[in-house]
Amino acid sequence: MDSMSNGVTTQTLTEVVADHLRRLIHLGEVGPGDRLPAERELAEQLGIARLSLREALKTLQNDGYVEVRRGARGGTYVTELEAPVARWRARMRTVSGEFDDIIDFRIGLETETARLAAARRTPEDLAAMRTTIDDLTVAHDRTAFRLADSRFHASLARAARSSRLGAAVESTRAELFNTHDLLPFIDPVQESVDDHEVVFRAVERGDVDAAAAAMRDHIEHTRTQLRAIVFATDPPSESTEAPAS
Amino acid sequence: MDSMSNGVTTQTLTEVVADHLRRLIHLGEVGPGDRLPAERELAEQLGIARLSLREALKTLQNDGYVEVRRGARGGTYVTELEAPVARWRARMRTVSGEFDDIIDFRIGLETETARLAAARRTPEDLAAMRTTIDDLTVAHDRTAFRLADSRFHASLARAARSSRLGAAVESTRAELFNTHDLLPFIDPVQESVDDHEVVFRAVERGDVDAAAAAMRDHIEHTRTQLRAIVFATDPPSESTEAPAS
DNA sequence: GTGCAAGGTACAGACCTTGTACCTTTGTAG
DNA sequence: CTACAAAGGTACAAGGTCTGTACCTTGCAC
Repeated sequence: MDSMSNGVTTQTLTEVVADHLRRLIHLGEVGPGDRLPAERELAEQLGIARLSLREALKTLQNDGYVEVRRGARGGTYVTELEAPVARWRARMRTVSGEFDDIIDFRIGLETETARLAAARRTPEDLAAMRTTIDDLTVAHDRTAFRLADSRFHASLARAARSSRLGAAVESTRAELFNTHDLLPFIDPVQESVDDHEVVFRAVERGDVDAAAAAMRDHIEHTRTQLRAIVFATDPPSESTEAPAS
Repeated sequence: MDSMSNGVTTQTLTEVVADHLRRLIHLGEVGPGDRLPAERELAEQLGIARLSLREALKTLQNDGYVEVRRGARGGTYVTELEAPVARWRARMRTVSGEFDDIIDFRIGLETETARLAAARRTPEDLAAMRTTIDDLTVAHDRTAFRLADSRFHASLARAARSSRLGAAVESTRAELFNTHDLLPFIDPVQESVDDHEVVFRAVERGDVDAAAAAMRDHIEHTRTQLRAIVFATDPPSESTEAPAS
């Protein structure tokens, strides 16, 4: 019985909380410059002791996800994420196969999600999806773009009426940085907006195969874009926003 | 920031260990009648204190997964699983949509796995899959059948070269009981063996679309079979093995 | 420079996990 | 039928984690 020989462990609360917050940042629920709720408040919302939260914030601080400032205007602020992005990029280049493994997994999850969404969507689902696509089109900065992108995929998952697919899609999205976190902000990539539109239209007319195919194409485009950035020989620009002039 | 309002918690070691062992049982790695390693030994293999393991075993005992006997021939033995099966069945009938949610998720994961396996399989992969199908054909009891079935899907995942898909497939399989746990053992359902054969042949000749379609059919068959049993108006027979005469 | 809204620190109690030591049960070899 | 050995059963003290509560420090705004 070799299957018994694996070690089992528990995570500490600190680790769980740090993962939870890191995930919110990766999903774009909170972005660079945003302030988290005050410690006492956040601790209560999460249902944990303040000390446990503080330790988690310490971890995120060390990893370069947040900065903590004291005083009346103090609080915990999300950084520009340069350090985490650099570490993530290094990891994707180092751990062989990791990058494609994540993308392959996303394709499996999201093509089936698109398929089910095309079969099950209601008019309300379509309206919700329409809204997220519009948001995407007018997104004027990284955070807005990433959030709208996340929301589109989430609304698709809701239309698919599959809680497990929805949860897995979200988890997997949290393992990637968006193109816009890896480079200075460029206009909402037209190709990406178009891809979403194509998926939406297939779902709208209930064409399951077309929806799945469109989603597959979309994620393959993402793979190409990301791969170019992750594996580029020159490091990505460290500048944070598009040049001022 | 409503996304902050979720409660976070840690599992105790006891819970983690109980889940781990339960999963091994669900996957058929250990089946009815099998004995687990002695407490001291198993605790060491898992890298935990004996007391923590004992508490986990207590949970499994209360849930009807194992029986603990003292003395020279003592040890922890896996039960016939009637109680867990009955509870699982009740849950599937009670929690609306749960059953189909699991099956939908499996379809997403396993069709993509089949697709990738067809594209990436090596001769060694094919040999490994062949072996598991042969085991399936000659399986003469529940445990053997379930284990061979698990191994087939695992070998497929290995051929697909996707660690995330493999892990997710395994997790999801652990959420279901096999047809053969729900009814007294019936001959290895010919339909099921045939389904595996069809998937295998598509993978063998590298036909990605056929592999995905065959896998989808296979899981839809499983859905139909399981649904009939889970939602039958009369409770499943409590007898453990086929009638003696 | 006072007020106040943050973060920073300290501490005791409850609970979890571990390592170690020893007790009890029970099949089986002699 | 007795003694041994292989199990599970129990007890306890030390160390770690999490919580609740209380109090200190910083620094913007008025």
